[in-house]
Amino acid sequence: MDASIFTIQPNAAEPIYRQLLGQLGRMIAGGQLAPGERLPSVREVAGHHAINPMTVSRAYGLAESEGLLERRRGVGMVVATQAAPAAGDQARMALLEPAARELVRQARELELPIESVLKRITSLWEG
Amino acid sequence: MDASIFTIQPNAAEPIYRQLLGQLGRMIAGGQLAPGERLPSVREVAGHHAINPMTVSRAYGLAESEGLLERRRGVGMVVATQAAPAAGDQARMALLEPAARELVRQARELELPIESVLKRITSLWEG
Amino acid sequence: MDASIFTIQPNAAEPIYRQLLGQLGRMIAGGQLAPGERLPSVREVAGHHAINPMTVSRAYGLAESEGLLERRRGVGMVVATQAAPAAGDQARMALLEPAARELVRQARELELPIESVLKRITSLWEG
Amino acid sequence: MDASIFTIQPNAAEPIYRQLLGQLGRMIAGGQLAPGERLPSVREVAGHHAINPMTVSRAYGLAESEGLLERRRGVGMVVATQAAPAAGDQARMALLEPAARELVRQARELELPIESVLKRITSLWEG
DNA sequence: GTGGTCTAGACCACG
DNA sequence: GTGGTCTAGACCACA
Repeated sequence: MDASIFTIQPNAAEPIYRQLLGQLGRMIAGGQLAPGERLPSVREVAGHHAINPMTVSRAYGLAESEGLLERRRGVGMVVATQAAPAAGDQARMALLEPAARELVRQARELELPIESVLKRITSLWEG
Repeated sequence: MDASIFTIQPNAAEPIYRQLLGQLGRMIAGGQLAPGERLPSVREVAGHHAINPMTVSRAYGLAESEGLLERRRGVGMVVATQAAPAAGDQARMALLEPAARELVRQARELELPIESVLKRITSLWEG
Repeated sequence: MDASIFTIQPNAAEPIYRQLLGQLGRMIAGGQLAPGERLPSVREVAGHHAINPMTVSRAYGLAESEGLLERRRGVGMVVATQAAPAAGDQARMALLEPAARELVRQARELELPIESVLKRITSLWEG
Repeated sequence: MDASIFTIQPNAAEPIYRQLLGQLGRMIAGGQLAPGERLPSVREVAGHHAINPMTVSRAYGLAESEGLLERRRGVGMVVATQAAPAAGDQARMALLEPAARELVRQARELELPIESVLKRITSLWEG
């Protein structure tokens, strides 16, 4: 399994296990991780990103209790079969809402024109 | 002085003093707070938002050490006279960069079409 | 960890957290604290000097925001790996500049002969 | 009277009235201000340095209560006639002691060679 | 175990 | 009136 599916920023304000959890949720909702698909093991992820295995384990555990992942004996963690498989646009959009609202709030405080903001977003998207 | 220039979300993950600090930085860069302008006193802000004065003081103190604010003895805090006075669009855009990158990353993980994202942003902007 | 690396003067005009911050900066620049080296924990320092943990935490936090220290999650604070590792004589001398200027200014106001001043400094150094 | 006998640093950590008080004490001990000599008025000093008259008044008042100055009706403040007139080297050296000790302590923390320190002091003296 | 945040309240220093 | 400092103590988050 590829442990590099995750992007970790060790010094970010958001705790590592939350970064993992958030990415898991979005990648499952977006369909990049399909139901039944195996996840990289705790050790792989921890080793690859040089973080504490307990941190990865915690993220997986929380994902399990949220119904995102399932524990398969002798196999490891897999994407839950009943996990919303590539939820509709509307549902996925809802997951983006917090980030979108925060962006707009900050842009307002900076008194930036909406056009510049949209342009920058598009540029980042394509980059 | 209007203590309501700040917006506080007590339950957000971001600590209160950081919310204040971030808003200060953006409002100064955006020109909503002009160099030399007086800020609401620590006690006013604390009273208005029902938070501890020390929390506000902490934000003001950090803003001072970042060069955003200046302490005028016996007067209070004012926007630093050498603070980026309505910095150029480019500089202000830079302050939005982290939020923009985060949004794009999440949108990618959700495999959302860029059009939907831009539409939602525009809608939030106008709302 | 040795919590006694710091010297605290509770009755000095300089606030405790500033004393700690200043000493940290000089000991790192002087090489007494090497990059990567672990610092005594907040609780150790607080207990050893009978001061409030928050006071120590404040010093550590400021040192972090100045780039002197780094926070290692679950480990504690360590000297920043990119912190001036035994900066050159010149750079270290610069940190002494304020104290040196203040001394000279006072000596001038006292109209003391330079020789006496140098002699006293040497004597204190050796003492 | 020349209001520029004082050197004021409005943003220094040391409060303004203390800066004034310290300079007064040293200049009297050093003989730059002779017993009976008139001091610049509160208004002159305040105006010249753009500080609050109350601050100057406070320094003068404290100096008076320390026996450094005397209030002459209709004249203003003058250096006390019984103020140690150009105290002996030893007494004046004592007034320099705090600054000297602080310098040495910082130099030690910086692990600077004594020679460099003495050289810098001499250089500042002559500069 | 580590540091971080916040509170309530006291007291000080400055103007 | 202004901000600054410190305390005692609680609670949280992370590893």
